Amino acid sequence: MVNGNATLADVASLAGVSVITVSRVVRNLGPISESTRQKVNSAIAKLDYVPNKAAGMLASAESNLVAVLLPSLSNIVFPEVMRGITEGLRGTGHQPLIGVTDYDPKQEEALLTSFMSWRPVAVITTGFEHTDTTRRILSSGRFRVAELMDIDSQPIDLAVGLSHRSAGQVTARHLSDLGYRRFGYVGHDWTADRRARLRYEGLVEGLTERGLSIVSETLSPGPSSTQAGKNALATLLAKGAPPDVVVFSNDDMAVGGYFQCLAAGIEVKRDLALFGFNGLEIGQCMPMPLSTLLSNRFLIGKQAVEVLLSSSKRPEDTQTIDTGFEIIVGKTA
Amino acid sequence: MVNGNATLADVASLAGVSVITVSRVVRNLGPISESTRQKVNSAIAKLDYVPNKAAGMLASAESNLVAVLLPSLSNIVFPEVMRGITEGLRGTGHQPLIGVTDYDPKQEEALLTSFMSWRPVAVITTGFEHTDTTRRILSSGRFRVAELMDIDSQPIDLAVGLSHRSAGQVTARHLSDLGYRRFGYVGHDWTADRRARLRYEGLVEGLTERGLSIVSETLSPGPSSTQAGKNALATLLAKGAPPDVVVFSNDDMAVGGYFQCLAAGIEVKRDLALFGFNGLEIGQCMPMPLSTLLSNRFLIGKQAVEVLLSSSKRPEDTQTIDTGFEIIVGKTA
DNA sequence: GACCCTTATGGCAGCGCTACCATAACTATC
DNA sequence: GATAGTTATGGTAGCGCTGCCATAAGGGTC
Repeated sequence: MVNGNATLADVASLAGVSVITVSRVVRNLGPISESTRQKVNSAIAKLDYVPNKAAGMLASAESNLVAVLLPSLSNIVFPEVMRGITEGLRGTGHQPLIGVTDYDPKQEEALLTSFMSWRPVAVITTGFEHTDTTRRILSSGRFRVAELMDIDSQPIDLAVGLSHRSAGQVTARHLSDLGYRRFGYVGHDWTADRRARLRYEGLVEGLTERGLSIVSETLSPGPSSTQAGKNALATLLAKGAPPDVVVFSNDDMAVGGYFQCLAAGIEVKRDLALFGFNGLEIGQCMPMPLSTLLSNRFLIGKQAVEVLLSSSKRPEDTQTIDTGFEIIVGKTA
Repeated sequence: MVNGNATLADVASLAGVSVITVSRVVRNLGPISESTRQKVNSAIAKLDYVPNKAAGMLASAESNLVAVLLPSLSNIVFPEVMRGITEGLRGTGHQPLIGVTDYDPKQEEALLTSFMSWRPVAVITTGFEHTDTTRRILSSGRFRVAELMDIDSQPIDLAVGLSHRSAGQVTARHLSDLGYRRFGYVGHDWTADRRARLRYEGLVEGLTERGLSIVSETLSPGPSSTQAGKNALATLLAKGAPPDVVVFSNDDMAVGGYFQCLAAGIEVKRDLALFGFNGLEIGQCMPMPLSTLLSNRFLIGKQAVEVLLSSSKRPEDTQTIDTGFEIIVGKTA
């Protein structure tokens, strides 16, 4: 029955063995005879014994916690990364401790500081933009650190993601190969989302290589969303200097752009081509599948966990894992 | 400097006070003179002291953890609930401990069992479908329990959500008031998503009231998705017995249905009306905003936390909070 | 000056568990 | 039959913190 709170000692005295033997049975450690194992297990069942992690953690000085700092839950990309993290953690006995930073380095610092009290074995965070304090804590070397999504800078310990600069360049080359010449850009707030800016910079570099440039652009304040993409494309088109292709900061924005074209009677691709980033499901379900770049969000989370848990000590050298990206040709460009 | 691991005792000896005084400064408890507070704080800073939650939890026998069991992270609805939970937790000093059940009661039981080792002050879970063991643990009374999303059954402690049966009925009445007579239904796997089934049952009841019924339906196996909605609508329409309106199990599915109509040249509303459930952003951005029912996911999470934390003891009586729903008229029905 | 109240501080036990070291009963080896 | 290696078990000392109870100093009151 579920009573107060049985302890190891209670189980031990009921089973007629010592506490340490019970502890060994619970943790499946060392040699235990079949008969004592059974006595102990039946005592555990009878008392509804539940181990106390706080006590175990204090005594062994090691936790099974992995701190995860995500910028947002509103953007489906991060829940997908989280799915990968959860999948990587499955069966390892580790628990994620999740915090949402709202893209704010100060908030990240506050969460990290509070997470430190849990003595996590690893910290997973996003991007390379941290406060000095955050950086100092992450550099302490007492736990593994992964910085996800982006591999365009030098990580503290491990980076897993893709080169957003290179993604921008590839986008430029791909679209210029398809014959597009007048490029528009529709984006969202860069101050919070550095990776969107890196893709933009890569795009400009790639265009410059081909002697091309962006003829018109609109930046929507605030986070990316379908609505923001829809409105921002309308704004862009109202400006004049019509482009023949618009690159969006991501698929959410691009789907909004597609809706705007439908609503305004613009024939997509013939009149105006659209290109996104991420390869979300929604874009691929549209009557014209969105032309975009696939990022591997799930894989990023999963790989990060696998590497972090492979060794509890930080290696001498930092490591960067490129999960890559892939052009989805689609039908909108 | 970030050194090994300073303890309260280290701080105390550097500051020239007792450990308990340092503990009080850290926890901001009891009367402390300004001068000792400063001495202690500077010692904390010098040693980079970080409290050890495991030790604190063990000594005080109380945690600041809230266990959260979500069915999925792929469906944006649950990250939105999670946002509400996070928001409700902000500033309370509580930490969420998140687990993903994949809609599987066995998985829920396994996660809950492991979470019990952390002695959470509250457990937040989804729906009323639990294994016997889960139910027994949740009924122990040692912590608060919230069952989210659904209020169509008797909760263990607290239920926060909406009546899905009633949502289905309201949908039926609304659409019949609009003049629709031939109802189609497109849904996803019911065994995992009991709430979708409740809405369906409510829909049928509401139609029966008006002497109407469902003339054609398609259930897609597996979870809901835009792609599934698109395919399932195509299947439904290929069957013959064409409906004049199709009710979808949720907005994801309905957006897929909308895309199918666009692709197949079906004029939405004139030829075929569409109705969803949830009121997701994406549906409202479409050239024709989706006609649907708004559920308040964020609010469900936030309210649940607020009630749970208002009292650490479970009240005598169970409580049910109806966060309601609202018809979004839209343009697709 | 005996009394009480307030403000500030400390001593000590113990939360439930695990690490470390021991011990005891066997079997195997020469 | 003495030594060594297995297998199975136990004793004890903490891990770092907080709860409880005490204590001491200062000031006001009669």
